[in-house]
Amino acid sequence: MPELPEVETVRRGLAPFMEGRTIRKLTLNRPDLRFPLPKDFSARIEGRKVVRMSRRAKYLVIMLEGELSVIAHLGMSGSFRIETMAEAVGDFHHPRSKDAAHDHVIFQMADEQGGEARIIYNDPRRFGFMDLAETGALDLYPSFSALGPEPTGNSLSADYLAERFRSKKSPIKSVLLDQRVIAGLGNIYVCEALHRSGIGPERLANSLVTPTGRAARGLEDLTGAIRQVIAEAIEAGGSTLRDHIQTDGSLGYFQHRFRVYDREGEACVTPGCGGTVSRIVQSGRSTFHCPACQK
DNA sequence: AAGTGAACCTGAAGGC
DNA sequence: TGCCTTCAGGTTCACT
Repeated sequence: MPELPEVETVRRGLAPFMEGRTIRKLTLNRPDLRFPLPKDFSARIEGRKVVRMSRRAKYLVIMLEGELSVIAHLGMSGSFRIETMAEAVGDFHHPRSKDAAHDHVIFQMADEQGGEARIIYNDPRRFGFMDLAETGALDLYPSFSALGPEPTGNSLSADYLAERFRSKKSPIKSVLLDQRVIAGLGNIYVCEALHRSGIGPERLANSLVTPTGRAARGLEDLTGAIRQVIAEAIEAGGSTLRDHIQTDGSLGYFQHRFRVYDREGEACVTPGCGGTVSRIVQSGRSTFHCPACQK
């Protein structure tokens, strides 16, 4: 499920239950997710205190004492939930799978007063993974080393995108999904950002760059739309798809603000547009857009 | 070199 | 009801 806003929401939800607390016990209910879990995973992290919860693109980073970090990716269907001794207190992004059969990894946390909480990783499809890396060398971690800038940071600019788009003659939709260009966007937020900036998903990326390599008209709008949609989604607690009611009533309501994603056949919400949202397939994935106002 | 498609895996939803 | 097909928020690897 998770694109950047969802992972950031998970990070914020877990932080109060992990930061400053000690991993008392790590339970592995199977030896692998998408990849084998780290060798001696439990032995290497049990007894260590969590220094800080961080995030890079769609990866969660749990920084531990002793310069060791757990890197976690939620794949398509991964989620964390928190249980205290008393009751479940939160369900962080997780639309499906209440099914304990897919509880694969359990962190048992202890605070200084002896309070306990269980942080449970559930992932039916097992496209997620966990790994260990030295905290000081995270930038060299294979999945991190080639990542582009975060859409929330200062390094994302129209000029930067112009430089990256210049040589790309593939559809803008595919280029925005490339984590080496921008890190953290996924299918939903790419569709939404393109709609907000009035750019058709099939337009070639290099058409947004002038012959001299400058940002063409529209690229500035796209840059702003990316920043805006990501910021709004984080503020809304991400998006929760195909879910019933949020039991805790608090997390993930950005799906109500989708303008095109999963709205095939519905009227375009752009003022005065009058178009109809359409679904096409690009590189094997659904793209939702309005052919009337996205050019 | 770059771009597309298949593969990884399970479950939900829709068609007949 | 049951069976079959399609689809799902991601990433990587193997092909043109």
